[in-house]
Amino acid sequence: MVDTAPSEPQERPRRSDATRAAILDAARDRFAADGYERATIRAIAKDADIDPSMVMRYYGNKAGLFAAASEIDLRLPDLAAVPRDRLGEQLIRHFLDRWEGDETLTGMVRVAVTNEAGAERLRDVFTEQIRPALAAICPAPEELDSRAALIGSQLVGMGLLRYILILPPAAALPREEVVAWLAPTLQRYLTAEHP
Amino acid sequence: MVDTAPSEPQERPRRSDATRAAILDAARDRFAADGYERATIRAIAKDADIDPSMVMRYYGNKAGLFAAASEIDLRLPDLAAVPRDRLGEQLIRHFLDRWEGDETLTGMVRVAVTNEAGAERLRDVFTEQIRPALAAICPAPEELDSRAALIGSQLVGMGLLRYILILPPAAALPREEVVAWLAPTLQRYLTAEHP
DNA sequence: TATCGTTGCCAACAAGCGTTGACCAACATG
DNA sequence: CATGTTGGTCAACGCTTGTTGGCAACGATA
Repeated sequence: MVDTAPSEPQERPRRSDATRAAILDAARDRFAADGYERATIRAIAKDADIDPSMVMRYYGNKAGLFAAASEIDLRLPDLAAVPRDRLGEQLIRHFLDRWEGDETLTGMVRVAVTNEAGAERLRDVFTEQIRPALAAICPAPEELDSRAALIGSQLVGMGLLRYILILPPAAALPREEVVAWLAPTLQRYLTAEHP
Repeated sequence: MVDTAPSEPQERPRRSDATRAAILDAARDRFAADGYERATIRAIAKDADIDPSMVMRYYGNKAGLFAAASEIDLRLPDLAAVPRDRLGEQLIRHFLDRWEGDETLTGMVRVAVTNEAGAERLRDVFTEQIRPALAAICPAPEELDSRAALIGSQLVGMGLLRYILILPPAAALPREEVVAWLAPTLQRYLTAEHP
């Protein structure tokens, strides 16, 4: 126990914060690069330049470490502020940035595919971030789930082929070409009438 | 060595063919369900009701077993025989059948995401099956790769969300709704002019 | 019947895994 | 200064992994 007040979890800076952060950083990298099984605690500890037992002390076990390391923020913009006819374009541009910016997204998918906790986390991201963001502009509320799923399918599909499987024809596609092709698709999934 | 003629690899039926097949069946199931790492040779051998050492004898090592167990046939129809304005619909229907029919596709993706040999195999499937099938009907040959990648991205994206991650809004989408939404997308990727 | 490749099981190996507990140094508090 | 808490290292545990080699039973051939 560290808390001084029981009701307020007042977090005072600990001397070990740097170590904790180093572990978390290394864990994120390893999980993203190798997936859950092959990202071993020993490898993570080595990257962080500490002893494997520290990982256990601070995060309990491997599952706890993953839970702590897999907090994701898609940083979705406020779509209500985007011109209605450019929503698709904005969406695909934002996600290309997120896929390419760091290994957060690739890592999340890599883990989610073979690990139930990872899949759960990805489902959380959907309901807590994607759904609300789209709710602001979705025409009919009862269609929100369907439309969000459709949009997600196209976005994650291109990400998978381009950045994880690195399928040459997908990876070689120029960014602007991806935007030109996918933007109308997303725009339709988001704003078109139910077919 | 089993071959009798050096030039012709004349395969005579072996007494162990049943065992070999049982191993391969079990391996396919395990790889599909658990991914490469968690599909252990011991578990596969137990499913096949034989000793783990038999797997090694007949397939060399785990990588060899995977190579033998991961031969995939998408059974793509002859698209040239399909009415041009129904290509998208036919495509999505065929792939929904393949995703749902057995665990071949889900397994392939599950392994490919965290295993390089699996990714390689999936890339092979693309160049050897998807590309040629689309070549028969693609308007401009120089655009074949791009269009095939786009189609692949939408198909694999929906499959991932619906059958692997089992994201509720995607999994709950009625089949005909998926067809109605995705068919126009695929039709456009396949036949529309370059945007 | 004697021979020899094939088929299968068994026990074991070395390596790697997640995890634990003992132990020491540094620090903050009385 | 004495004391308890925290940060960190080390060695080891029990277990699972892929993989290996020995050995017994079978089946075809001679």
